[in-house]
Amino acid sequence: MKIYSKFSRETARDYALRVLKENILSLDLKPGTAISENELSAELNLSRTPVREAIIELAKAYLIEIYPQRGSFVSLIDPKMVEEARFLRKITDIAVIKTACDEIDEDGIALLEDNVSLQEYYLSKGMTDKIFELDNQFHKNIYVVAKKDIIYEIHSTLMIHFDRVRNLSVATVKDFKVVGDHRKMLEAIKAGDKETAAELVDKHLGRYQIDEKEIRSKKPEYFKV
Amino acid sequence: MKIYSKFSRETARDYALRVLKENILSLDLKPGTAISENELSAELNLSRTPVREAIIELAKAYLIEIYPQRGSFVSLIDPKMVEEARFLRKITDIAVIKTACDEIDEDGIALLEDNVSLQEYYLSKGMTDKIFELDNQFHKNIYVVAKKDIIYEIHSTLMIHFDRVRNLSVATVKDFKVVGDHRKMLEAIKAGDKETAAELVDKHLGRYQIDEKEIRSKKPEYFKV
DNA sequence: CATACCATACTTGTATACAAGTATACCATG
DNA sequence: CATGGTATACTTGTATACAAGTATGGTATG
Repeated sequence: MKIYSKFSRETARDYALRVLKENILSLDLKPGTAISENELSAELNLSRTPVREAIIELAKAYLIEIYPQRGSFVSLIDPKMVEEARFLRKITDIAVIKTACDEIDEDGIALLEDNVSLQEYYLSKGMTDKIFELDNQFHKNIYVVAKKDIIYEIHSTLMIHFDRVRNLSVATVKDFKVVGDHRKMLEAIKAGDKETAAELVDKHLGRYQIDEKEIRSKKPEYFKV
Repeated sequence: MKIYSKFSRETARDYALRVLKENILSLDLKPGTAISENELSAELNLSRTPVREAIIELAKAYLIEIYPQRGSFVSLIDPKMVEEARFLRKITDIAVIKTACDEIDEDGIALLEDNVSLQEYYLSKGMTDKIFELDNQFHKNIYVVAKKDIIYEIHSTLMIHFDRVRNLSVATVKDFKVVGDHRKMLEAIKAGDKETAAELVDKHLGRYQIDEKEIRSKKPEYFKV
């Protein structure tokens, strides 16, 4: 488990939450790992209270399982959870990008254009590590343009189920294809072309195909069933 | 605020959460009302800890706003939140009922059939107060049939934004229309007719039209903007 | 009277103490 | 050796104490 340093203005609870989410997503906390409130609070130099509050929040999203008086554990990969997260992301992304086609204005175009241009720049310079965060930001910005940013936030924790399995996949997506997708999405939004935008999202998400059998054969101990 | 009694097996935190959610939904806790951790824990005969944990969870869903060192308050009705909840419910319900058309089996049919039959029975006897809970159960069961029950649960707290505004509407929906909708949905699912099922959901949700202006003119102090 | 100050009584955030249940290792007993 | 009981060291759940910031009302001062 990686210990990040606490931001000065960050509350203890938010700090504990951030550390846990990052570690679960990156699999530095492996599925099944025991998490002790006492141990973690010692590592983070906090008391049990904020650590416990963070753990409870992640348990609500099924990322941690709490067994009272026995212990808390990083949830094993549950194919049903992964499927529900994937399903939810797909239908929501599609509906939101269609809404963005209606709601887009000059400010929204500027927001998305700046992002995609940066992606294209970093891609041309081979700085592909920068693209990951811009990718996330681009998707979030579409929700912002569609005035559905609360939905993005509410879903974000749940999507960790999907994203940590993606992180286990060997087959990484080619960055240039992703950036190209984003450019096409932006153009479709600018043109108000809902159907094309929706198709692009569908194809885009299809790139993150996860080969469950392969991952499972490598790391069977990570899986619930 | 109404104080319910605690179930014996219920944890203190779940109890506090249940009481708060019920009261916010029913508007027995009016938008804007101050909620003191100390006061509430005294009323519920609990310590601050479980009450605080419940408040934090509702704050995550924007149903309570916490201002550190100042106080916590039941969130005012925020039209943006209501719209996001309505939007999310619509797109999810539609996608899920389509999936239910594919996933339905004998057990699923029995589950839904029992529910709708009961609704029809209570309607014929004029016991319309029984229908409310069956209505909720019917929708949940569609998610269960489609194997998307986690999504239902994750969304349920957010839907309080939508539902408490519905509870403010004078224009109550005619029960028989709702029950009729459910019967038609069930038949569409049994027939595997996705498009009809989706249209029915759309029309069904359309019955819960909320006249924001009217509610706002009656209770302007409940609204954020 | 108006204003600045300050004590006070709140608020939530964090830390710690205690309660109650569980798993385990060890030891006594058959 | 096998088995059952038990002390022990954990775990999370709940209660309480303390820290730090905020709003308010009263009071002294100009």
